[in-house]
Amino acid sequence: MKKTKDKNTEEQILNAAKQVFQAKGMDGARMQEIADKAGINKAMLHYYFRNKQLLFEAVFNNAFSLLAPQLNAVLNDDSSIEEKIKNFTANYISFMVDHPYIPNFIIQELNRNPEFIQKMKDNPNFPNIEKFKDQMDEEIKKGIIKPIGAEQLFINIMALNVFPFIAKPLLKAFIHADEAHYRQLLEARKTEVANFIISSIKTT
Amino acid sequence: MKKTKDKNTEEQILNAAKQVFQAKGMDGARMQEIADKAGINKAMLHYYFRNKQLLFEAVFNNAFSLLAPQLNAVLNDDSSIEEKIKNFTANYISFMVDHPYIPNFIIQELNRNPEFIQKMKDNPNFPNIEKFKDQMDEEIKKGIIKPIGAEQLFINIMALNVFPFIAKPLLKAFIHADEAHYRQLLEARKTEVANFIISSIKTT
DNA sequence: GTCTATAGCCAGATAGAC
DNA sequence: GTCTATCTGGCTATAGAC
Repeated sequence: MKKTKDKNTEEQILNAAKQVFQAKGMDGARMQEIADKAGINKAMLHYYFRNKQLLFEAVFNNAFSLLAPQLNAVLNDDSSIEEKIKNFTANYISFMVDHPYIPNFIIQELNRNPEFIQKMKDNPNFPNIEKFKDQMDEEIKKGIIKPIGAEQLFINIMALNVFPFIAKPLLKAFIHADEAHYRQLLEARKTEVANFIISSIKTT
Repeated sequence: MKKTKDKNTEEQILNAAKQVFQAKGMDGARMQEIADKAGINKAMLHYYFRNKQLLFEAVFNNAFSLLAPQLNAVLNDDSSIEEKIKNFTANYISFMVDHPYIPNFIIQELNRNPEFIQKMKDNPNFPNIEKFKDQMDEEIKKGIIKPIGAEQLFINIMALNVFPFIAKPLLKAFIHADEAHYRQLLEARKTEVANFIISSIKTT
């Protein structure tokens, strides 16, 4: 008899907090703004999440839990390296259109709060690169792809897919692109990035 | 007779402010911490820079003025595209070792304060991509490199070089690398990244 | 130019009624 | 569970002596 609107309010808070924290960061976010967006008052935030830090951590874990499966898709399915790169590139860019702030948010807060690294590793969905490494070794041995370190390739894949979203304002300025033009470039990258990577690593 | 320790103090402040702002961001930075690092008191910060916002802008412009020439090196010298990629990759990674926070700082604050984009464009060193575009068109026409949009290639070059520094904590966690191992990977990238790009775009 | 002291504000957190 | 009112601390910024 006590949890009538309970779950609903909690979700409204988390949703509002997500927006504010991801736009302003931990330090720039204001509890008042979160409360306003959630349609409640500050006291309720503390009632549900005790303090700002814990609310922030809830948002962080939520965000990471959305991102992690995207990465596992590259690392742990059964298709070939080439297929993985194609699928990941297309899917990740679509994912980013829906959740544009997530990677920047995670990277940013990880740079500021090194203690979050452990929290992230404790997440049950934390990606594991081992299978990807083994698969690379195998395909290199078979002569399907050129010799390249699995770690370097993984970094390259992440960089080419994630960076254009994180550095969007900077890149837009450099190439004198307006919003529409930049969107067009990102859309093209759904296939261009995969081709770029595959051209580089595939044996002919 | 009045500017005895003047210049010196101003530089000490800027240097301290650089450290604190780049580590904590505009919102997380504390004037007290900057004063402590500079070996003076808070009142002096206001005496020299009037307020936090103006001090921050001074640091931002300083940072951008260091980064911009690195980019102009890719865009506006006279060597071939291949040479530019090689030189930029090697030089940029060396630059990053000396100034590890700069790109993240710029990208972060640009995401938060869209009005800084104009300030950045007003910087006399602001990179111009036009020459790079023309050169690409020419080399593609000559059959030296495969057809690829200049903008996409520029994004790729930036992504492969910058992202490993910005996302360092995240990538370190994913690939289970300690500090030494990660440094080794970055060192290897001074040549690996250039090879990766060139393999992808060069006609054989 | 440099300091100490303090004004003034604003944000996170809590008390307590309903 | 939800609200209003308030406490408390910390931060930017300024006043004013030296």
